Amino acid sequence: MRTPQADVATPPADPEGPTEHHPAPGGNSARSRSQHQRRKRIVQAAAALASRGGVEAMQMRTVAERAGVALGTLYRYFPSKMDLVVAVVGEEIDLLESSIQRRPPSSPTPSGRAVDVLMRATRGLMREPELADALIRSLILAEVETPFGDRMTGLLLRVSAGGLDPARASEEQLALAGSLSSIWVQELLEMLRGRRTYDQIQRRIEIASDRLLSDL
Amino acid sequence: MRTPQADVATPPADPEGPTEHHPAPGGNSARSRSQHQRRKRIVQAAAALASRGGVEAMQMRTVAERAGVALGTLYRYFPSKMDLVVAVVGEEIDLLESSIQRRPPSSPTPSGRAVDVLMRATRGLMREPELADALIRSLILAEVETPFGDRMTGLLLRVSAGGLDPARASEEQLALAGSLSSIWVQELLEMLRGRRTYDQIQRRIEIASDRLLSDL
DNA sequence: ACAGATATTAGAATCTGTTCTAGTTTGCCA
DNA sequence: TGGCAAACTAGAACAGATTCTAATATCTGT
Repeated sequence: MRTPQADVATPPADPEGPTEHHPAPGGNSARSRSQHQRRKRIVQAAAALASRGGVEAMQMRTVAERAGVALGTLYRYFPSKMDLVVAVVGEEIDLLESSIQRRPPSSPTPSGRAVDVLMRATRGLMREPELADALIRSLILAEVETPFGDRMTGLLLRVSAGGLDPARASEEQLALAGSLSSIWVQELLEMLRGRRTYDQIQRRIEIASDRLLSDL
Repeated sequence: MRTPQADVATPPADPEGPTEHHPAPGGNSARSRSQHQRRKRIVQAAAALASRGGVEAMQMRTVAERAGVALGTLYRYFPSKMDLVVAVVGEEIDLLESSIQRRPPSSPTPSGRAVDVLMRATRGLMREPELADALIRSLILAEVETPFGDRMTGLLLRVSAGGLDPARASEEQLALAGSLSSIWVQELLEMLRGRRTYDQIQRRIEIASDRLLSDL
């Protein structure tokens, strides 16, 4: 069985680094431009379907149809459904990051700023519960690394420790921010299962953040 | 599509509470006894298959065959593959709990005892990596509540806060033990992805446990 | 021991992710 | 411009989970 790889959504012969999520967005040849368009249409179609009926509604045949490509082409861009899901999530995280940039968390404490970020992300996901459900679950399931956890951990480090570059953080700092991110993901899952309200999540995240990040 | 429900593995007309995992193990009628046997055989067959090739190898047809029941019967006992996985996990947690009872963690600090428990569980899971992978992922994926998180949280509370009954714990205590459990699950996932060694997990769990449980 | 209810069975059928095939189109370039 | 390589397409084929069916087998109560 095919499992998600680092070459996600990288059409063959695309000279792209492993940390780049989109296939050469600033590509210059006609081919790479049209490829980028096609990829975008696919992801949009997938997101639109998922935001309705969740992963179930996001069927590969349907996505291909909506995006106006053949099934085989869809599979060329995204070797598995999971790869497609990962791409959709990537877009969501982009949104969160730019939102943070536009309006940085204002709390005076590190742990408060982390809570700000996580609850803002929570609200964002709550707006599209079906999508959120599909995405969170799929990501956790993913066989291999997804940029997800690390990106969130980095975001938390930056907002809570005064712009600290994750690459420069101590092992302990990474562990603490990563832990908070883990807790948030699990709380989100509980919410999707109907076992947490927004307020409960906030309370629990605050409790954990206080202990984990207060002296970051 | 059928999703896991509270009636998991409860053959019709079985007067069983929602917190009970096995169908009336001490049942008295010939029927409930034979049902129990059948269920047991199914779970054993499933576990055996999963401990080899993971979820992939645990195909419903194969499980049915090994357990000597028809596919339809398997589906009567476990309405979905996930339900079957949940049952297998239940057995694993039983093992952990009895192991804790036999040899309680001896560390002098609450956080140390919690680490003991989690690392013991980690070692147990590492012995059957394929099985562990299947189980952890599937549990996280489960649509609805599984006893998993709560059982682990309860276990942590009991060992770290001097036998504290989870039903009597404060909201904060529950949040803290639950958070540690969440972190552990995510670390386990990272290990399954090959991104953590046992030692790294131990270190990170210690760091988190210190902050979260030191004054439980 | 009989009747109705429930459980079981073998196997076909359905659904969706994934792979494969054969033929067509497109971009590049000598 | 001719032609190769890569991308694309329609659609068939395959795999494994889940559902459905019709026929039996097993219980249970009386």
